[in-house]
Amino acid sequence: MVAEVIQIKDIADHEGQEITVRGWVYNKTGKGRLQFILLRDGSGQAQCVAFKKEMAPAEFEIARSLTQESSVIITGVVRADERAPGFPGGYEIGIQTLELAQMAQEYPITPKDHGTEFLMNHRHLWVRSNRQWAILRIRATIIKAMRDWLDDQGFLLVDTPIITPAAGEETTTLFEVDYFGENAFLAQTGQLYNEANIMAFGKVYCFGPTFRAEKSKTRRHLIEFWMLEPEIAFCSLEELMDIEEGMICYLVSQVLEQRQQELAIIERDSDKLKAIAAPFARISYDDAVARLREAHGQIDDPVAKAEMAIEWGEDFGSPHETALAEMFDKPVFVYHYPTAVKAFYMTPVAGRPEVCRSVDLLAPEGYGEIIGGSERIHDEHLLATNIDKMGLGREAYQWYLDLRKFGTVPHAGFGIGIERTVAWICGLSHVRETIPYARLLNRKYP
RNA sequence: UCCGUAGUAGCUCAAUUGGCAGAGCGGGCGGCUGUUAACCGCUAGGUUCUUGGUUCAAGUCCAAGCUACGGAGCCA
Repeated sequence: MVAEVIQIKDIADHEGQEITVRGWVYNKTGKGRLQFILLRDGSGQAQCVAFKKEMAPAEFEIARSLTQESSVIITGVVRADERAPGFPGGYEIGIQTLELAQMAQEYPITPKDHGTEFLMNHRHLWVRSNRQWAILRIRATIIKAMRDWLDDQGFLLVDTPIITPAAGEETTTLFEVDYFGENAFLAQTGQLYNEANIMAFGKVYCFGPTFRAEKSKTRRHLIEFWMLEPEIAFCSLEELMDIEEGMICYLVSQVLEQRQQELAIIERDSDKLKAIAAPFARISYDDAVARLREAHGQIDDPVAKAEMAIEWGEDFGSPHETALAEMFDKPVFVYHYPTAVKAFYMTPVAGRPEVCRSVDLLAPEGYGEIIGGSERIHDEHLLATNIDKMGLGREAYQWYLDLRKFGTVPHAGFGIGIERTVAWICGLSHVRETIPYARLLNRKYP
C-alpha cells in the first residue's frame, strides 16, 4: 500500500498514520546511528528522524550523508513530540523509507550570518530561507485581503495596460520602450485608465507592476513595484479616506488572523498591529506643517534640525513623514497638500486653489507614505489647462479629456504600494525583502 | 547625483597601528541513540577589490578607479 502524500502544514491531522512527505533538507543534525533531518516542503517544516535499526542500511547511509537542500521523498509514521522543531512543529516523522531525488551540491547559504549583497546575489536560493518564506507568505495574504475587501465592497477588477503612450505623472521617470519604431512607456500608474473604467463599472481597481526610472537609492524605493489602485465614481475625499481606512484595517486583521506563525518567525511585535483600528487621525497639510515646525523647534542636533526644517508649500521629505507618523500609533491621513507639489489631475479646494483635494496615508513606526490619493479634476477646461501647463502634450491625453465630455462626475481614487505596506506590516528595514525579486537602482539580477 | 562607511578563504569576520595570512561556519574523513545554528578529533581551502606609488619590507600608508552598504533628494 502506498502512503498518502501530505503537506507538512497538515501534519497534526495525521498523528499515528503512515504518510509521505516530499521536500528539501533545511538542516540536519547527526548523532551517529540517529539522524535528525529538518525537512521543508513549501507548506511548512517537520523533523524527520532516521534510526539506523529501523531502516534499510543503504537508505540510512543516504540519510546520514544528506547535504543541505538535498531533495528527498520520505515515508514514515507521524508522532507527537514536544521536542520536535518545525512549522507548525510539535510533530515528527519516524522514517521508514527514504528516496533521494538529488544530493545537493555545496549550498552557499549556510545557517550562519550573511551580508546583504551576498544574499541578494543568491535571491533565487534565499527565498527558501525561513524569514523570506514567512515574509512572502504575508505579502500574499496582504494582497488577497485587499482584493477580497474590495470585491466584497462591490469593486470590479479591471486590468490596465503596462505599455502606455503617455506619462501618468512626470515625464522624467519613465522607462522607454521601442514600439515598432515609435516611443512608448512602461506604466507608472493605471489611474488614468481607471478613470475611464469607473464610467463603465462605477467602482474599479487595478493591480499590477509599475515602473519608475528614478535614480533613488533608499530603503523604500524599487524600480519595479506593485500597486493596487481603486477608483470610485461619485466619491469625495472624505469618502475616499473611509475606504482606505476600511481596507487597511481589514488587511491587518487578516494578517493577524492567518499569519501568526509567520509573524513569529520574523519576530514582528504583533501588539503594534493589534492597535490598528478605525478611526485614523485626519490632519490637514497646514496642521502637519505646524506640528513639524513645533517639532523642529525642540531639536538640538544641528543636522537633524536642518532636516526637519520646513516652509509652507514644500513637500514632505522622509524625515518629515517619519516625524509626523511617530506622533500617532496608528496610520494618519494628511490631506489638502499644496497644489504645486501634486499631480496635474488633482482638484483644487474651492475658494483656496493653492491647496488640492489630495490625501496621503502615513504608516506608523516611521514607514512613511503607503497610500496617495485624491479627488480628480472632472472639469474639462481646467484639466486641459493643467495638461498644457505641465507641457505634457494634449494629443496623448485626448481620450482622457474625452472622459470629461460624456457624463463627467466627481470622482476619487488612490494607489497603495504593496511593498511599503508589506515592509510596515512585517516591520522590515528595507523593501528589498518584500518582493520576490527586487529591481533596484544597481540590481536586476537574478 | 551628493555625503559617510567598508572591501582579507565559499560565507561572517580577525590580523599588535608597516614586520611569517588566521578563527568560526560551510566542504571532506572519522566518532557519537534525542539533536534544536548539536558536539568532539583530523583535513583541504588565499590574485588580501583593481591599477599605480612610497618603503629594506604594504592586508595595513598615499592617489585614482570599481563595487557594496547606510543616509539625503524624488516618490507609492
